[in-house]
Amino acid sequence: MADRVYEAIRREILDGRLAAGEKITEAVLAERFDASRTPVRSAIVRLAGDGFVEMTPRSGTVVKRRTPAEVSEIYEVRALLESAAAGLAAGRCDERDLDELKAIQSEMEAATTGPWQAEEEVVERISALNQAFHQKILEASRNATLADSAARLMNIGFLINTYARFSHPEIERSLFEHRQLIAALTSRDPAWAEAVMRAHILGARNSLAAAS
Amino acid sequence: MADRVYEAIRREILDGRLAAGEKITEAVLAERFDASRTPVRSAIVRLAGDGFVEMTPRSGTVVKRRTPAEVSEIYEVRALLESAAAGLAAGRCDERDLDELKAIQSEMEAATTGPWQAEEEVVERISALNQAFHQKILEASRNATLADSAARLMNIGFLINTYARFSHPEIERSLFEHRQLIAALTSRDPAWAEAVMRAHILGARNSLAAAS
DNA sequence: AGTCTTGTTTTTGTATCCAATGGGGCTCGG
DNA sequence: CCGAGCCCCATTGGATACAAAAACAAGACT
Repeated sequence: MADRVYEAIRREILDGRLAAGEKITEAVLAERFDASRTPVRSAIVRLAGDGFVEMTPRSGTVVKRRTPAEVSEIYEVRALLESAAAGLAAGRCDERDLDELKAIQSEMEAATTGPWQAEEEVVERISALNQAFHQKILEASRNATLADSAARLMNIGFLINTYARFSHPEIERSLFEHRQLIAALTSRDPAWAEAVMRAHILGARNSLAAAS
Repeated sequence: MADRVYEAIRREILDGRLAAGEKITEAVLAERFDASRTPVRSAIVRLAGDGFVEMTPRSGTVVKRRTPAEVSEIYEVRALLESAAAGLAAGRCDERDLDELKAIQSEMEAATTGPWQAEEEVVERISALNQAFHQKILEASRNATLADSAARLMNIGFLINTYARFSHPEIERSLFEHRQLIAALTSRDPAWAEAVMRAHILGARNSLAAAS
């Protein structure tokens, strides 16, 4: 059950319960998850490979810090990869893909127009749906290598201030661009899909840069 | 010394001493490298993260097989990432970068024109220099995220038949394209550099596809 | 008073041990 | 002769024990 520990730590990092720069001690996590240090170590090695934490030999592990410049870089590479994926998806997606995208989109719209009860919960839901939307397009590109490369960056990206990113205007913009993306995919227009995706991600980068 | 084991296994895979599809048993590797199973396990987890091996829970680990389609995918994504890197590098590289690239190029030319003694050794040397060349351009892009994403794919790519790829005509073509790349970078022409790099990598993909 | 040094303590990294599961081989039946 | 089912063993995954190294703290010296 090293997988369980891996997922748990990952979630703690993504949720911000383990803050960037925070020191990670194996024994602490082992006790928290009621396991021995062995699976915790394994999980940490995997997380280091995924770029979530940084292991320095004999010294310890910390949750990786990212400078604003690095965050920009991540979004730029994402723009490159995901726009290519969107272009491919426009030529390769089938009706089922489009239906699923539309379903996700509907859920996102419902989540925003619904009663704004617990702000944080809504934001978390939006974030999850947003991730699913992008993942779906990567999948529709029918290029697993491309999808993996992009997904890796997406995951890292999502740990960067999940909350600050989704202010109300941001959500509106995101919904709008997602609609355009669906339109581009529906009309099988690779160039359009590519351009919209690039604009979408670089726009997100920009508002993130403005916030930091 | 898990790092040592990691590097050792990695080298065995890259050199083909551990063939694709081959089963990996921790105890065997532990004995071979004169270590316990613990660091071997750690190394295997890292290798799985890098996409070199595939761990199936409770069952075992095998060196990952790649279909020709996957290989093509890898080269296509490499083309995408590395051409972008070359474009950035054209705008950002300094004299030192160019000098180092030229030095690598000289060594490659020397290695090919020199006495063709042990064919295999020469090919191995060319391969290492080629990798260094591409790595250098990634570095010159001044985008660590882009460089990492591309380097990951490059490493996987190099495990795919290091030998078959470098027949004589291939080497000649590679040298020629590298010269063009240096020319494009020297004249600070991003569009040219990008195009040459894309052509270079897609060309390699093509001859690899033809060989398989 | 500040800094270097030294001793202690926490924590990492490795080795060994144990349980549980999957695969291979053997046997039995058709 | 071939296939299905069962049993044993090899191998993985986890826990614990131990050694070594680094961080921290306290004290002495300049």
